[in-house]
Amino acid sequence: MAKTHAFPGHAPNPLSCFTCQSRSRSEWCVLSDEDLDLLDQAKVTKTYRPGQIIIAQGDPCRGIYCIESGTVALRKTDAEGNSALVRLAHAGQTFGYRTYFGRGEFTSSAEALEPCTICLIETPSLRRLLDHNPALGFKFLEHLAHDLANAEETILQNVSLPVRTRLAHLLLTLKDRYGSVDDAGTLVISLPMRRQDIADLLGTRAETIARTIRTLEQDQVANFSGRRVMIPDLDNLLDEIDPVDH
Amino acid sequence: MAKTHAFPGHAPNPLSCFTCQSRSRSEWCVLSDEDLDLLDQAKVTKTYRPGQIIIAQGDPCRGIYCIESGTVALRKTDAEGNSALVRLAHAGQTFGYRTYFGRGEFTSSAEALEPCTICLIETPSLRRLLDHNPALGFKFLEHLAHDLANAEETILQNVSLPVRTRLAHLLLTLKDRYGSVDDAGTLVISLPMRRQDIADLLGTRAETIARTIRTLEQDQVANFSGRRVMIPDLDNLLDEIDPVDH
DNA sequence: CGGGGGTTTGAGTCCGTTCAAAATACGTGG
DNA sequence: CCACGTATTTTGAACGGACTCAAACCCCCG
Repeated sequence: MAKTHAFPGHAPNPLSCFTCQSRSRSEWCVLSDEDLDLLDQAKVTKTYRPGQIIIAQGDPCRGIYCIESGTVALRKTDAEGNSALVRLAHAGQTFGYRTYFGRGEFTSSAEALEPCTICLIETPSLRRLLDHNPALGFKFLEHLAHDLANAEETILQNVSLPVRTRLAHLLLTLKDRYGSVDDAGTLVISLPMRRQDIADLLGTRAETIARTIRTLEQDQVANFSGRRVMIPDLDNLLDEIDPVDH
Repeated sequence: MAKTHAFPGHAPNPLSCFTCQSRSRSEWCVLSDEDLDLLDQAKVTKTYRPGQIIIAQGDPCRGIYCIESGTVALRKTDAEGNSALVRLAHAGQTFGYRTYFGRGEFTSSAEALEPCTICLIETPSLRRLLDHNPALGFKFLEHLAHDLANAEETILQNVSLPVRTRLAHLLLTLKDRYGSVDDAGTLVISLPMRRQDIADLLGTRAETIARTIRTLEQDQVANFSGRRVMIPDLDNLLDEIDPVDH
């Protein structure tokens, strides 16, 4: 059954959905043991290296993807090569449901930013699960509703906030997942992406990101070295978003 | 049962969902006669005048709204008063489902652009319908998926296309619903909104819209007089979107 | 006829872009 | 471990599209 030479490779020890750490945080948490068994049987697990394309814009929809581990960038590109990074998807999250429920082909591509292990639940099994379990559909409804809310928020912020504020916003959201505090009490964030990706995410250019980073450093808000960001005082960053009058 | 002095007013002759012209185009087309009866009983119909607020940002979710007739603008505003017109909703379409399925309060406001007749299907009835009829949930899934695709498209276009091209795009989408062809074969579009709304929709300012309109007139692409737009040759407008090399 | 919202116009400015080049990090093979 | 080629990041200088602020203009309605 396994295509041993397939690339990207099948995971050597495909994890069980039953023991999957991410399940409680995902849509699949509503499944019964019986349905979970079906999911476990049906899923196709693969691994991807950083930079690898998981799905390309224009690909037909094969099902829904579930991230076992790693970070995935969902990117939309137009004819002229302009691209916008639409969303980051992290371990425990799913992607591809937008296309699945929209009944079209992928309108954005998915790329592994870190080494990833990703399960694909193919259309036939998925349909059976959805028919079996109405709550699953509602989970996806909720998820799509939140995604749409975020997208609308992004639209508004892109036109109303300067790049510097948007960058501060991004750092703040990334800190939850990629941040830690060192001995000196300084917040350290390991960015999961390059400058160009940050630019795509904020709707601007890599050069502008570099410049904005410099002004942030000059103003003692944060220190960047490569993909590491050091933030000695979180309050300074918060002030970027909601300037306090002194 | 009817609050006779309520304002906005109840429609004098509430229309039946059975005879509703818009139903075939809406999510409700999947309902059985039995469920349709439930919908018909449960719905609360009101009329709104142009400019009237149907729901305000921050309002709690009461259910899902269905537009009998008229056009509704869904608008998102931030603390500083910047606003983005997120979507237009037309006769036969629903709105409020984003908030309903997202389980929060409204993150955008809904405003009648034209005289509107709108039905509200309140949460309890809605829940019963959704439980009864899985296909209805899938309809909303499809709808949300399309909305999200549009939102992502908007994000990309806002950063990659100039205002002029975005305006051309808008005219092209409005022509289907608000356009007609006069004796001389000229396409005439009656815009359902003011300049400020167009600006909000395109993520720019009213002044910029005025200036862009002027350049479009100078280049013989379209003629604006108030809310009427005359387009003698549609090809010119299409060239704006996809410039053809001559 | 006198508001008053909406629209248009003007002038000046700024934020972000573009293009180009230099500097730096990164991975790979010798 | 170093050298080399490539990709990424940073910096600079000039430009430009859209914004801001402010005033004039229109048109509709009372």
